[in-house]
Amino acid sequence: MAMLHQSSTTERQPSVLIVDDEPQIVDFLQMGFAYEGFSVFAAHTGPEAVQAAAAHKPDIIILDIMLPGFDGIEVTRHIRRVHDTAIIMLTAKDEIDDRVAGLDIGADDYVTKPFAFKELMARVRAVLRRRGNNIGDILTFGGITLDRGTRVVTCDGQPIELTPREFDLLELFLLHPRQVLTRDIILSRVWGYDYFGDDNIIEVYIRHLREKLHDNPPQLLQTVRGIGYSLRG
Amino acid sequence: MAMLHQSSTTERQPSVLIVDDEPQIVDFLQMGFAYEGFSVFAAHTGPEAVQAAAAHKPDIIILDIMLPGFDGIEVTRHIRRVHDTAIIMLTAKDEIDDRVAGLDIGADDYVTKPFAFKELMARVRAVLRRRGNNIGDILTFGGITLDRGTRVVTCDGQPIELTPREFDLLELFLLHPRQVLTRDIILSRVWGYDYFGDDNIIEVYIRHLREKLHDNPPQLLQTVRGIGYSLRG
DNA sequence: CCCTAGATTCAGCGAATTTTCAGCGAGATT
DNA sequence: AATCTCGCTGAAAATTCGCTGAATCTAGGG
Repeated sequence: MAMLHQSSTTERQPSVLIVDDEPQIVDFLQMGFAYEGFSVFAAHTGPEAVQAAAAHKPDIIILDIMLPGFDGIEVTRHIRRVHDTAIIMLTAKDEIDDRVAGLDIGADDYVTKPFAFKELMARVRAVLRRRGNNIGDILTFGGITLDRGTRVVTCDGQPIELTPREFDLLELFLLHPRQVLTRDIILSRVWGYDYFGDDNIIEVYIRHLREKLHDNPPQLLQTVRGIGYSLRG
Repeated sequence: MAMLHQSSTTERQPSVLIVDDEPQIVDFLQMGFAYEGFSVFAAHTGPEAVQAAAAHKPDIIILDIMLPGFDGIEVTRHIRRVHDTAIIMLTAKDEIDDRVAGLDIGADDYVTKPFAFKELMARVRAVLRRRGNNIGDILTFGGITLDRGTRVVTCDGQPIELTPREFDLLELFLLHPRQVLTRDIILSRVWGYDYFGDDNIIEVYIRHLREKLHDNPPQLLQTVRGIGYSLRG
């Protein structure tokens, strides 16, 4: 396996440093970012975070504002002294205080817990984009182009109108070109891990995509009988 | 298809040089200016400041009047000998003396510590405007013009009256033309991250903007169903 | 205290989108 | 060839979502 990645998708792998003292949160984020194609580093304490930031110079840092001993705001100051990394703070609703409110804590953005991973990801992209670093923002494969910022999709240069679900599904395939995505994976990534409806829904949406991408007979979106689907050139 | 960025928004990135011997202050300002789209340079001593000013020719300098050894007033004289950069002085309340009050020290304006970043930013814009350098102050996109200094908005040359909320919302879109802004992002940027009201408020304000911009049927402010809104040409 | 501009909430409507479902047909297995 | 599984299809049903037109609430000024 490990065939070379054609002219596909992301130019360079973006990196993220996750800092939180709750292992559950770290795991959760780690999986999400890994899935989005980021290389992931993690730290559990303030000092660890500062060290990891210096060592890896990640593109962005996700930082819990409440860390034991050496809190997120301190960490931000230390890190910023060395390197101007993008930082997104995680705050619980009831931890809100004036420092956070003023945005003068030095973060680029903040997200309040609890949050949906999608929302965090949207903010990550927004921040990276604002800093002129729109890594992973545009996905390409075959004649397809998908811009995650403007949500514009084109097929052979022609713009295509997609509904939200269709967009999410196509995005998933573009994130993993040539991979065979099982029905389970597709369901859990696009419809959510708690979806318990009919899995025929996948076939319906695959059809929609094939129609809109003029993929008839199926060539781009190939069905892998018994397993799932795969985006091929 | 990576169409070229129309006549959108900011022409050129404004730059600022921050001079203060307290790292905390420097960090704080650095964040704030970066957030406002400035490219930021920093210096901690008088000589460093003079050198940095010559090297980078920033649009404006934020200068602490109290620097060890070689104070802000000296720095101003040196810099002004070479280049007529805009300068805003930072002074502690109790450092105010007649020279400062009279502004015969060569600065364009001064701000007393402690200060709110917003206030400083307002003065920065005012100074740059007064000098005919309203960089980053005027946002433009497809017929719309928004002046952050005077808060005047025009549409196809006609002035438009906007309420504060409407202004903030339109400003957000002009800062991110063509990007799809999610409801979450809009809410947190315009209404604050701790807003927990009905998100139908967005629709209401979008309607107001569309009415005032004569955007009917919606063309400028396009709704992206299931996600949010986007300012397009 | 009243008045007004602005901010926010709310419920109903219509349209877009999502989901379901039943029948059909292509592949695989024997 | 018979059978069985699984994916495909068309369309109907269900649901969500944004738009609208007020009504309500709030703060500031007279």
